Amino acid sequence: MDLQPLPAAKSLDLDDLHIIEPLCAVFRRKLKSVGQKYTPERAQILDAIIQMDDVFQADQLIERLKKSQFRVSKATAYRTIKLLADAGIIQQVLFGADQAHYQLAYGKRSSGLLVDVDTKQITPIDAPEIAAWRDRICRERGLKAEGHRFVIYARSVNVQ
Amino acid sequence: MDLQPLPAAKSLDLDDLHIIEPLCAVFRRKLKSVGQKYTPERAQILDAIIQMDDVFQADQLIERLKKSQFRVSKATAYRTIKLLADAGIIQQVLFGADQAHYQLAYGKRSSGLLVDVDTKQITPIDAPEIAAWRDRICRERGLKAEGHRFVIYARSVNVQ
DNA sequence: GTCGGTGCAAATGCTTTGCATTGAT
DNA sequence: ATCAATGCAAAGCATTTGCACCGAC
Repeated sequence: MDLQPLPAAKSLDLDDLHIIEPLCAVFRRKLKSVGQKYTPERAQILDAIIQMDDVFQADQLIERLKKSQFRVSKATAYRTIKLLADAGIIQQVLFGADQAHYQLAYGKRSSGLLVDVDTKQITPIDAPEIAAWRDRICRERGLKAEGHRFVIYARSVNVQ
Repeated sequence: MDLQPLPAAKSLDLDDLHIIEPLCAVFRRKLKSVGQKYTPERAQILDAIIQMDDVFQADQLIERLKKSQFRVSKATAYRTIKLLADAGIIQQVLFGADQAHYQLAYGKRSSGLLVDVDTKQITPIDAPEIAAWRDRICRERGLKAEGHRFVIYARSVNVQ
């Protein structure tokens, strides 16, 4: 898989109305629909992700899991991250970074991220007009938008 | 370096007016300003990049260089890619891909990329309003925009 | 008892780096 | 002579995978 297939958008069609449904239930349902199991390890990993501050990296997640009494191997963490991405529950964000960054995506409408290049702090931004504009661009070209990524790099005006 | 510092924006302040200047001259000047040399290898690599179709990956570039009679080692290719990025002549784009993708950036005002998830074809899109949004969002938070990345993932409507 | 899941360790593959050599000023 | 650049091979490092074992239905 070279470019990210963005399965998030694929499922949002159906799932937009289910935002009240807890993520673990969503995950369980998605797994069952492809004959896979909702194991304690997978539940644990999803829990840890939910408890983390928005954007996270695989090693941060693994570190957090290590601290919990319920141990999960690195391999399972990576495998589950991929499952969650396929299910549209998380999605990969950011680039120009050496590691992949992920973010909860299911039921969210975040339009993009604001990265402070000095502090490395990452803030989600919400701008619905971006999605509308995205859809128009695609329509003009006979395409259907599956999703988008928008990242702004910025720094404080008073610094420098 | 974890997150991309986007040196492009840093230099665009000064260089917006020099779009007529050939890229090799820009590169030479940037190198000289930090006591580095514009070597035949570096010239060759920049040439190859200019001849490539917009977005490229390191291994595509290396492949192209291999075919030319003037051989350049992989190490030098990677080192020069980094120099060019630092100089703001190219910038890293895309994510969710296993390899880094780069694009000529100097003097360009391309607002984003449109990725066809089926064909993997990548089309630059140009929309000044994105930069306007970016600047507004930053201003509202007391930040100064250094740059942005915008990627739309889409597929043909007639395909499924 | 069949299938998928897990953990470990080994492998993979892009990218970086150490080092000896070479070239320019 | 000095100082940076190059090429090669080796190292790094995030991520993936092969394989043996385990547990659920």
